[in-house]
Amino acid sequence: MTRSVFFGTPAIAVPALRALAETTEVVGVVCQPDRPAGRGMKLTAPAVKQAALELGLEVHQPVKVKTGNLDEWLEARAVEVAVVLAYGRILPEAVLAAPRRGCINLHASLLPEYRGAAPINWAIMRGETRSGISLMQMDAGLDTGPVYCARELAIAPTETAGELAARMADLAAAMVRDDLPRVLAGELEATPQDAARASHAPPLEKADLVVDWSWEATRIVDWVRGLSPLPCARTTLEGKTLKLQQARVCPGTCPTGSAGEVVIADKSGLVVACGEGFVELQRAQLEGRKALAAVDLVNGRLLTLGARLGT
RNA sequence: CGCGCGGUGGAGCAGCCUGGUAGCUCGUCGGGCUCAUAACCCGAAGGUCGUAGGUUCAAAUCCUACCCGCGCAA
Repeated sequence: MTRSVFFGTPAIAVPALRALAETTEVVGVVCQPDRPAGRGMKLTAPAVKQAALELGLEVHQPVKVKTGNLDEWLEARAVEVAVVLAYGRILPEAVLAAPRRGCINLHASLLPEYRGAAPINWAIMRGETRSGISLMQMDAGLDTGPVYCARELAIAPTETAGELAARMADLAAAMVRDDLPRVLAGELEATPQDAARASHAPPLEKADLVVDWSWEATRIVDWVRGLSPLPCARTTLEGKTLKLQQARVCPGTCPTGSAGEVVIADKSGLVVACGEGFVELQRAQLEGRKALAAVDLVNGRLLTLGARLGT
């Protein structure tokens, strides 16, 4: 069996790890160190670590890839190939070259589009109707290596990033089972990316999460979908953060209002005026409170007619 | 002990600062109006106000401790 190592950190990488463990001999799993997380800052192990331990695999969590002697760690294990999915760090060339077949990456976009850290979120936020997973040979650039193959997924009009990520995770696992062996057997050739068509999906920053009510309604809804359930789109209400968890473009006609103004707040729903069109808020969470459905936000008068969001 | 907010009938909230008859919007149940209704009108049931102490003639309200939930931060 091929001796492999898996690089990955969050939950989306877990099915691929399991698939790799079925089809190759995984001699090590590399993921980010346990990090303080949650209220109380308790040290929490990443999803891949937990899965690896369940599989009885050795886990390695270098604090820094550059100084962690990762290349030596790989060479000591006589690794044939390293499979990388959402590891979270750029690998230096010494590491890329350490496995005999190099490092092969599963990236959650149809390269060369959406290179970078958050391809799933950005694809939905920008209203894409299709995406997929690309299987590629890693090089020193950021998701720039030649692509062996890619598989597409249609993005449903109401699909959230979390839902798409779950499907991506399964698709990545299928590609580890079906496509990776063909790569290792030399049956698939890598095609260089067309750099002219490249686009980027940079890490999400705090400012990226905030919707601008002067946008048109569909864009705001795409933002909410693309950031759901985490890290979640947000706006402000009287200086407090309001997380927007679920929303849709409002069907039917609505009273006019300035961008960000609540124009309907009753049993029929909660509607906010946008630069163009109207967004029906279905679920939101005010700072310090639980996530509430629109009807509860109205009943408790957390959101009232005429309230201004985003100011 | 990272910072902050909150736990009030089935749901979401107000009341707390300035102690003294439990409020609002819904839901539920019964009745009415209507061709009809998720609409409207009338009525009813339902709460040891997170837990345990303390202060007081009197505590949802003030004090102390604890439990649980949430936001920020990572």
